[in-house]
Amino acid sequence: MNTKFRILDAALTLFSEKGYHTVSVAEIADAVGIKAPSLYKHYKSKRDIFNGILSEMQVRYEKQTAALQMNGSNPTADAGIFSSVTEDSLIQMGIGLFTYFLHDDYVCRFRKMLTMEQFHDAELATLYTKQYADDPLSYQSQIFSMLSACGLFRTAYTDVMALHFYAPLYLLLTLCDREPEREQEALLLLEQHIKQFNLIYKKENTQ
Amino acid sequence: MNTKFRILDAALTLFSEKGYHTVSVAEIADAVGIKAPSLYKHYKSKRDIFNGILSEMQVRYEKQTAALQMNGSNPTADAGIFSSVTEDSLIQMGIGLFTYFLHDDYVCRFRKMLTMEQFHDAELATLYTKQYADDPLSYQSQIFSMLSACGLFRTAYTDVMALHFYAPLYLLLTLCDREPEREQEALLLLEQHIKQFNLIYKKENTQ
DNA sequence: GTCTATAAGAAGATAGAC
DNA sequence: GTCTATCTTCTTATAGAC
Repeated sequence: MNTKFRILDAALTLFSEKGYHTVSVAEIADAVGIKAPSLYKHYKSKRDIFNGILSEMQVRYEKQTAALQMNGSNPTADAGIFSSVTEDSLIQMGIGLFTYFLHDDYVCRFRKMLTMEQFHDAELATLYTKQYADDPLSYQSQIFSMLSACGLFRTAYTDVMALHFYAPLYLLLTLCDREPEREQEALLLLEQHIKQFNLIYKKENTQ
Repeated sequence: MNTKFRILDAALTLFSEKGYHTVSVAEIADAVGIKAPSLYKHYKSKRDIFNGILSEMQVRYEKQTAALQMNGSNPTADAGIFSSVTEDSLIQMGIGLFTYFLHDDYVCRFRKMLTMEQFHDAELATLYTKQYADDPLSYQSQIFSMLSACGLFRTAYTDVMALHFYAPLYLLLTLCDREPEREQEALLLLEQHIKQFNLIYKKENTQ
């Protein structure tokens, strides 16, 4: 039964490197260490493997966002977390989100695959937007709402604040997906960005 | 001889909709109104058609950026253009850049194609980064340098300013590539973003 | 420059032995 | 569950007539 997952994993690696259509079932089988026809005992078609990857990601994604949303719907806990927002903690949040997206094995491979397949059907398009635009933006927007409510940040349109905070992170993330050797440069710019962001929006500057 | 360009154009349309590997030469030929073998009188291979698209784009891109850089290296002209920077003109610049990227036929199809092919080789990766990250960022950075020098904007790290200005535009652009029906929503958010950007960085606020 | 005919190979998938 | 052998279809590309 472990083979079923090993197929999924090998397929995701190959799809993320070369794209779905460029990868043959023989290649996937080879990576797993079996012959192509054996795959069909685990998945009924190549597309079925792809769908398996989507399902697996959905499970992981829901687990992960559920953990984050729990914070969002638990203001008492948030108070403890965010009452001591410093420039450093904002930078840590940004860098943390960035490095998680960039280096988490499954997340990273999945994003590259989805990047290549996003125009192939409407479902994949909305999935991409949800995971890399709508959800992060509404998550950040929630956080800035709380920080504004606590009086820590200037009150502003939190949607625009979220866009200001997250969009540079997104741009640099997609840049590093293409050119991993530029990660240090990206991290430096990201840090400068968040410092500037903090300078702009934070009420009391104690630096 | 017109057929050679019609092949390029049809191929770009198909590649931008379905990706290079999903499109067959028969499909391209069909779109042009000829049979597949006739293509080989104009291009020696399928890959050669793809390379033709790249060359064509390079010509267009260099023409376009040369026109922009001319401003950059002509401070006298710039003074005339930028001495009267208002919130509206900044919004116009942002919206203008956005709608050009989003609606110019060749630019739009090329970007979608490149999005799907960016991981297939290192050259395409750097080309993507150049066109949609490095070049726009350095262009914006130049503009903000001048605006700071003119005393119109607060002096700041212009690289970070460029990132603040452009990254939201980029995120919303890629979003609209996937979900064109959200263009109005994106334009609204883009306008709010630039208003906020202006509020933050402009020295004298006369509103 | 366009066509028909066809080569030559790769792809996804099935049958059936072990 | 894995294998070999095979089927079918699609793909890029060429040959050669018009």
